[in-house]
Amino acid sequence: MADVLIVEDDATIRTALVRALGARQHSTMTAPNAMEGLQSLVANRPDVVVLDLGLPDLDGAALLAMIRSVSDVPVIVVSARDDGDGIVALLDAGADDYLVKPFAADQLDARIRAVLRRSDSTKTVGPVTVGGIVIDARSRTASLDGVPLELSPKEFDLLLYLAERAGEVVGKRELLAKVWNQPYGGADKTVDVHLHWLRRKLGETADAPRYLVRVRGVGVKLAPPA
Amino acid sequence: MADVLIVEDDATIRTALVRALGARQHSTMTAPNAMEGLQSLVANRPDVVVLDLGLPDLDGAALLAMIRSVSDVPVIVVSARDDGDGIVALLDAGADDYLVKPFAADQLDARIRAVLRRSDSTKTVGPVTVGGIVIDARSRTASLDGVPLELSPKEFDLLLYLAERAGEVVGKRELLAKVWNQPYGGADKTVDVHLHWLRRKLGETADAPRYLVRVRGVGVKLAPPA
DNA sequence: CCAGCGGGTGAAGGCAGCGTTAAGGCGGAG
DNA sequence: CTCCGCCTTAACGCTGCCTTCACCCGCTGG
Repeated sequence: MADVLIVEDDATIRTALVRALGARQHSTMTAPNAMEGLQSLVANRPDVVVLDLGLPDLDGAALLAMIRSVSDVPVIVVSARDDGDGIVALLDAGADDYLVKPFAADQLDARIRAVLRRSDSTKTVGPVTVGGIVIDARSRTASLDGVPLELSPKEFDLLLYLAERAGEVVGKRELLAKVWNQPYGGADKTVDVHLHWLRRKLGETADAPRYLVRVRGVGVKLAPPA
Repeated sequence: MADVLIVEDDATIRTALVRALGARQHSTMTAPNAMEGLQSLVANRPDVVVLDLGLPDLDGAALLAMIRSVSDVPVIVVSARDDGDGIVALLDAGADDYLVKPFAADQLDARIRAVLRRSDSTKTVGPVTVGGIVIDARSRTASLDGVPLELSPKEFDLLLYLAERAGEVVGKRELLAKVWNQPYGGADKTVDVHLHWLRRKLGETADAPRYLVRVRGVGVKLAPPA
């Protein structure tokens, strides 16, 4: 459903949330404090942030300000007590919603869906273009020089992910994490195979690449032919 | 900006809202209870309804259901306390957004604008057309190449929902949530079966689709034949 | 020149997702 | 009460995708 970053210092609550949200089709990543939360935010680009106010290293409002300075990601604030003015201040500071502990997991899920619905409308940009490749995420169609490409689900996801970062070298680990949703170990051989199939359908080979260029020891990049 | 109907029993809050929204370029009309609210709704056809839950004559959820039975107008629910499950139930029952008192007027204004933005884009007045398919939501009739289609209620809803998003891939989970009104788990097999029936009535098969195209691992999309 | 590693290519097996059919329950109409 | 249409659920088979394995080449560092 969505990639959720949970910033929460209490390990018990953290794992509970991970499980509850996982059961509701969300992928989760966690951080126990503000600094790691920020790092994870820029590294993993989640769809929503669930932010606990009672962090050990930094005031929640301060972190929210820092988040807002680098990203438009929706933030749902979780606070231990129903502190009226504080919450108003946070909403004004850019929080999208809030919850007071204790709360039911369904509750959190509903608000995640709500903020996603809100941000969805602005998210859908037009089709992505890289050279002669045109990719439309909404209809899940792609074409090369006007000719439709017949791609399997993973092939499409892979191509889209690379196209959104055209010209940028992307590591296979990153692809495993983002396209395959396997944050940790995994046979990156799978990535190689899919890249091979993509190349084939793009009408090119590894030795004579046009779009999919190998960068040895680092990863691959999708770039328009020179 | 917009015509806002405020259903709220507390006269103080009512006038405060009228002034605050008026200052933000909205026209307002008010009702102190559920019955007058409904009457005003049908008589004045506002763009948005702001609905207080603590009404004297009727449960807020009941009024929401009645509103939904006569209109698709966006409803923003206002509740006095953060009643977790109640809010989830209301969102599921068709509320578009909610606020917990006390809230800043700017807050309400922002949500009104957000809700309007959302409903603007999806507002469908006339009949929907996709290729040779014509669907009229008001009379709940549909035809294919001029020939009337005999659809069951769910089949019609399904076709309409897909047609409103023609060309866009729609997930089965989303269909369950939107057409079947089952936000969470549920046997998505039901969707498959209904899709099968739809295909049959559209005169096509899954192997040789014309309109209803399967997108493996993602969902289906309704698109005009190539 | 050799050993190791990163990567390309091909093939095979398991398995998830989907189509299809049929049976049963439920509610509404007569 | 009975019938009928609709929806749901379960079962089964199949197709195509993903993964894994095996083997190859070419680069790279010693």
